[in-house]
Amino acid sequence: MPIKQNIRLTVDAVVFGYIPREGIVVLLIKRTIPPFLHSWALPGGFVLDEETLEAAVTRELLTEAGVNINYLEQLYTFGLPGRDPRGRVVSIAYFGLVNPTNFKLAASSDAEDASWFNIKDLPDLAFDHAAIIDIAVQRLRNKIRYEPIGFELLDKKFPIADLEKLYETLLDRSIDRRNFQKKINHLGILIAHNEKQKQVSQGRPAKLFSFDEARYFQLKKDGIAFEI
Amino acid sequence: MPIKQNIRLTVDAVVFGYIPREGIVVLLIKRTIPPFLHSWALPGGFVLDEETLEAAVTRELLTEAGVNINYLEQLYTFGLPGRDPRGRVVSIAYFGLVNPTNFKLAASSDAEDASWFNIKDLPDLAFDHAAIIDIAVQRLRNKIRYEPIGFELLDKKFPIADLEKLYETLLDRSIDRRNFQKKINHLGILIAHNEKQKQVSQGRPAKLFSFDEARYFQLKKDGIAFEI
DNA sequence: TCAAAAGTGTTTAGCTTACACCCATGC
DNA sequence: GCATGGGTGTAAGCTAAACACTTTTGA
Repeated sequence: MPIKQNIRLTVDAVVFGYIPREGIVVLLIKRTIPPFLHSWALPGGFVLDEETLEAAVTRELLTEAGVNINYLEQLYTFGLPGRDPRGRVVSIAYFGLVNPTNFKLAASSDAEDASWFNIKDLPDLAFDHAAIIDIAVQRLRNKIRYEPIGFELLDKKFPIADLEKLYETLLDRSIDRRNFQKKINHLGILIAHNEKQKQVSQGRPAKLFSFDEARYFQLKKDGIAFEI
Repeated sequence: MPIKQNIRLTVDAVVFGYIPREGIVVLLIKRTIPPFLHSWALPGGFVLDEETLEAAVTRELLTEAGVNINYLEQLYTFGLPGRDPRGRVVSIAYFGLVNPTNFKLAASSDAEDASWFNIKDLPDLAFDHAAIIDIAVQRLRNKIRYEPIGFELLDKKFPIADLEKLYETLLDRSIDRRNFQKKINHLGILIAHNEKQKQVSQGRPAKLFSFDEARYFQLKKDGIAFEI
């Protein structure tokens, strides 16, 4: 049997949202307990003895920020000695996607504040959370090369331009509108609706689309080679 | 401060090798301690309080199988309650690649045997190690879609046919020899040598190649869209 | 001289890219 | 009626895929 270990286990969640006019945002909470008291940090905390890792993440997201996530995947485990001043703490980071407009953030007893931050404009962060977000951003940017993306991030019904802007934001370059539409149509994941976007700006109102969920998740599972 | 946790932490290594005439093999050890006494299992063990996760994997690989790995990456963390009969044990699995011909496996005090097994013909395994290997095989098969592969698995100098057979094994289908060579040449990662393969079988002896390491690792870093 | 594997090039099809004009709406 | 963004199609270039014959060696 092993010598007694003195290592503790936490989970952290990097939850991304997309706001068409603003860009990619990440959910942060303000800590109410030391260390890093009053610092911004990723939602997360210690794993309970009998709960699954996913349950721990879900629980922390709910209690610290009032957020319920459908899409969560494991990101990476961070375990360098010294990453936590309290001693050896290994953290399993998760990666989530949500539509920020679906939630009213609710800071609870566990956090004095919860807020979305643009990933281009992050505050100083507790622990190694800046590094964790870096890895998560890489994962997000890579994802679009072999998976359809957008379902979890956009409104149920959206104009194609929003999806295109999401890709442009993640790829950090402009995309030809016409070619983009051809490719997306070719994937067959969009359903057109007989509805037009309510005017928010000038110009012709856009048709609204939604994802064909069956096909979307099939492609997500199979993987695609999607080069825009 | 958190309630006292009763969770322990291990690492496990899924180390793959490639044997051109046999296929993809994985390194397993035979356990000398309960639970699963005398079962085949992945090399691995408890993380020491002050060591990094990578150091723990490297140490276990060396002491249990006498193997030294250059290429190791984190695979996934397995944490379901009940996966270990001794109590709550969370295991961080690593993924490694080696050329099996570089090592003489040495079972040490920690393992009564160490051996390569074809991934198509695995014995019963301890814990959830069969599931861990499944995930690792998926990772390996996915890797070839966006990274060059082969450097860690093949001999320093090799005939192109060996590299092609590696791709055929991983993709589980045949590849057109001529188109494959064109693509590999186009990547510019191979250096031709003025040496021929020593005859092992009938037929014209093949030219030997090696990897241009600088270019290989550059492409590995940048990612490629490599569809064969 | 035959069997086995290696070496090499061309044609075709499909996909990707570049590109421009018309339409619907608000001001 | 003009400014703004939306909707749509075609031609050219490039990459991928299919495909066959010749060369070198061992037996």
